[in-house]
Amino acid sequence: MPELPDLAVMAKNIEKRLKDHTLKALTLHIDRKASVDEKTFQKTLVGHKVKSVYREGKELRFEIGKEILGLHLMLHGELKLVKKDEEVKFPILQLDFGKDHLYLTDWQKQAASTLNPEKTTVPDALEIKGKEFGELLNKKKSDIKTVLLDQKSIRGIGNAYADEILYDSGISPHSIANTIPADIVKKLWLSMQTVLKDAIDQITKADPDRLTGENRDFMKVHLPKTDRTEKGEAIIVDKKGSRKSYYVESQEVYK
DNA sequence: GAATATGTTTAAAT
DNA sequence: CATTTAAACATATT
Repeated sequence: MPELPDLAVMAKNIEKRLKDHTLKALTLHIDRKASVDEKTFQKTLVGHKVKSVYREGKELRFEIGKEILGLHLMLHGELKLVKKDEEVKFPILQLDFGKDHLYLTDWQKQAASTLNPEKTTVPDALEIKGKEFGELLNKKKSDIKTVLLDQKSIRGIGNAYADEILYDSGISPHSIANTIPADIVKKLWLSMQTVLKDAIDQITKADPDRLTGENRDFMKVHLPKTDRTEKGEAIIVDKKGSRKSYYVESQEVYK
């Protein structure tokens, strides 16, 4: 499941490949998670040019003509840019640009397509100001990790990066949001910016043309297959429901 | 082959 | 209303 940095790189690369290309045809293979039916998608989008592709929260957005197409990859969604007539598994939505076809695929059929997604006031993780972030945390008395993951509070952070950000800032995932001292909140905000931006840089470097999937090679603590960090700290794993947290003992718990 | 893990959103429950 | 829990998804991996 790609997260914010993966999506940011993907958006840039897809834009590079498809900007100013005209959408020739559109097929909605599975409409269960689509906001409108195939005909409506076709009527509003086909025949128009891709103006831009960008990331919004955990969504990818395609600006096509005067309309916006939002794609949410959910857990296992993938984008595949293939040659015409090339087969892909589990297609959800197919966008034809002449000889190139862009597919949204998902074996779990959860990836969602939205036409002209509603504007939201929820700040994006890379856009929120330090002050605003502090005010948000002051209002929350749940685990800091829950707040970071709550898309209604702040958009774009998933399970893996939440662990990485907390590790970087030295805060335990079990800390209660509104008990974290102001200077530590500041540090957390800084970690959030640097961890996400560094990840974007590293993915860009490692996979300059990446259009799909994810890259977690550089993660420091969210490591299901390892029990120690590079520094030799023991990685603690615990579960909340089916969601696992990875952290080390030195991460401070504020309660 | 049969359990199991997987992570996000949404709906339901507390 | 805020917060927590569970269901859904269907495959790859163990």
